[in-house]
Amino acid sequence: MVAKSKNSISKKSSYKIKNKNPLQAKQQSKKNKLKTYILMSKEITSRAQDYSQWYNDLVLKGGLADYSAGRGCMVIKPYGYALWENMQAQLDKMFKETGHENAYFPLFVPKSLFEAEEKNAEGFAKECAVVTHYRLKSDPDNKGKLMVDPEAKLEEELIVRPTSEAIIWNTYKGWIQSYRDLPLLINQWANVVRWEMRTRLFLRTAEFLWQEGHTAHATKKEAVAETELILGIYAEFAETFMATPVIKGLKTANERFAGAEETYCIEAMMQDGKALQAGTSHFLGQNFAKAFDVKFTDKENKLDYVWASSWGVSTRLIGALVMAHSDDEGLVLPPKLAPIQVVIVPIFKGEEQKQLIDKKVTVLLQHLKLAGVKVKYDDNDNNRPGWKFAEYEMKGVPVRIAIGARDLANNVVEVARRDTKEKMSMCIDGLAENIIKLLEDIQVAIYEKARLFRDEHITKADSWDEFVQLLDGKAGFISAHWDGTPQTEEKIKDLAKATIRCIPLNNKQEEGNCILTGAASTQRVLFARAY
RNA sequence: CGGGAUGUAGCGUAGCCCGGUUAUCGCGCCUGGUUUGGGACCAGGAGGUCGCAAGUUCGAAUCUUGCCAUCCCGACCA
Repeated sequence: MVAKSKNSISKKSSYKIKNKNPLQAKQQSKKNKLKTYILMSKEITSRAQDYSQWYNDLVLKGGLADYSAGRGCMVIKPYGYALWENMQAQLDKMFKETGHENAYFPLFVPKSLFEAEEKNAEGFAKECAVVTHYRLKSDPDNKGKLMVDPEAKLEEELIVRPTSEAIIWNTYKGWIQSYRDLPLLINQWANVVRWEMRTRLFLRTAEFLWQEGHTAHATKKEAVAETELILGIYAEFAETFMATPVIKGLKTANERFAGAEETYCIEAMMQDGKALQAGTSHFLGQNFAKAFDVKFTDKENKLDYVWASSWGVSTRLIGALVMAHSDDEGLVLPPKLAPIQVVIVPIFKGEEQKQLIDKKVTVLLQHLKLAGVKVKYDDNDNNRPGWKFAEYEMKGVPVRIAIGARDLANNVVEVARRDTKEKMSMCIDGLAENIIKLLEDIQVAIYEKARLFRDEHITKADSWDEFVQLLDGKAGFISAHWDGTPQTEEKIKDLAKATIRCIPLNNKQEEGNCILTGAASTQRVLFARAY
C-alpha cells in the first residue's frame, strides 16, 4: 500500500506538485499557462520530493546519459563521456606516475578459466552473461526474423567478463618466471558486464566502464603496500578532483571481494545520507597465483607463488559526483573535472553591440585557454540569455560570465558561480586570473560543504535502540561497536537493512560493547544503508 | 528475480473505468519576422502504426494475456 501511493506521486509528481491542480492550470490565462508548462518541462524533481527521481532527472536532463534499448544498459552522452574522460585522464596519470602500465585483455573468458579460482567464480556466477553460440540464422517459422543457430553451439561457453582476474592471471602465468619479472604492474581500461537485478543510471548498469589494475609481487608485504598505495590514489582522486570526501577503510569478511584476502575501500556519503562505495583495492594473497599456477624463482632460487592485488573504479564515480554536490537546480560539477569550466554568455541588442562584445570576449578566451581553462563562448542566437543561464546551471558549469553593453561601458562582466548561485561584478582587466582563482575557490568550497555534511551525519550509537532510531531518524553513517563476527553483522543487516561500510583505517581503539550482542569490542565501525 | 505501480509525438500530458468518424493540449522542432540583463513573441507548418506482440470483437489507445522498459519496496551488487 505504501509503495503504491508513493509511486503515484513519483510518476506524476512534476505535474501535480508544480501545478497543484491540473484543472486549475488549464483554466489559467493562456500566457500563464504557457509559463507554467515551460517551467514544467525543464524542471527537476526536488530532492525532498523524491531523491531517486531527482537523481534520474539530473542524469537525463543534465545530458550525461540516456536509457538504451538493452535491459539495464545506458548510453553515455557526449557531456557525460567528457566527464568520464576527465576522470580517466587524471587517474591514468596517477597510475602511470606510480609505475603502472596499460594493457588490454579480452572481453570473453573461457568458462574453464573463469571457474579456476573457486571463490571468485562463485561470487560472480549469479550475474554472468554467457556466450553459448556464435551464429544466427533465418527463422524458417518466422519470416524476417532470426534465430540462434543450434548447430553453432560453442564447445566451451565464453563468459563475458564481470571482472578480469581469470583471463589476466592465466596470461600472467606465461609472463612471470623470475623475481626479475616482478613486480608486474598492469592496468586496463575496459567494459565489464554484471547482470544486475536492478539497475540505475551510472550507479548500477549491466555494462559499465572501469579501470582494473592487476599486479603481481614477490612478497606479501609488497602486494599489501601496492593495495594501500592504490587506495591512497583513489582517496586523493575522490577528494582533490571529485571534491568528494571519502573514508578509507577495510571491508568486513562478509563484504569482501570474492577471492580476496582483504578488501580496502573508500566510502562516500551521498546527500540522502546513504553510503556509496566509490572504489576498492583488494589484496588477493596467493589465491589467484595458486589457482592459475603462477610461480616465480626468487633470489635464493626458491620457487614460490606470487602475491597479488587488484583494484578498480568505475563510471559509478559519475553517479557519486552527481549525488555528492548537485542541487534542485541541476548538476554542480567540481571545476577540476567539469567538461566546461567557464561559459561566457553575451547579451546584446543588434549586431553592433554583438561585435563589440565579441572583440572583448576573444581576448578573454585567449587568456583563459592559455591558462588551461575549459571555456565555452555561447553566442548561439537561438536562445536568449535567460534560457542559457538556466541551461548551464542544469549542466553544472562552475562559472558563468555574462557580458553586455552595460558591462562594456563599465569595463566589467557579471560573474556567477554555480555552487552558491552568487553573482558578482568583476573588472575585465585581469579577469582571467580572477576566474582561475574563483575556480579554485569553488573546488575547495564544494569539497568543504560535502565534508561538513558528511561529518555532521556521522553519529555514534551505543545501544541497539539508539542505532535503530538513528537509522530511521537521521540520514548518514552510524559509528558503533560490533563484536567482530559475521553472524552479528548478518543479523544487523537483516534487522536494520544497514551494513558495515568499513572499518576505518587507523581507527581509534576504544573499549565498548557490541550494539546487538553486547559482547566486548575494541573499536567502532561505520554502519549505513548503501547504494 | 518476488511484491506494487506506470507506459499515448523528442518531453510533459487528456482520453481508458463505460470499445465507435480525422487521438487532446502545452513545450520542443521547422519556415519567416520581431527580439535578447533570468527559461521571448507573432504568423504559418511538420511530427503518432497510443511501449511491443498476440487474443476477444463488425470495430481496440480503451477489454484479456504475454513480453519489454522505468519507478517504489525486497533480495543481489562497483
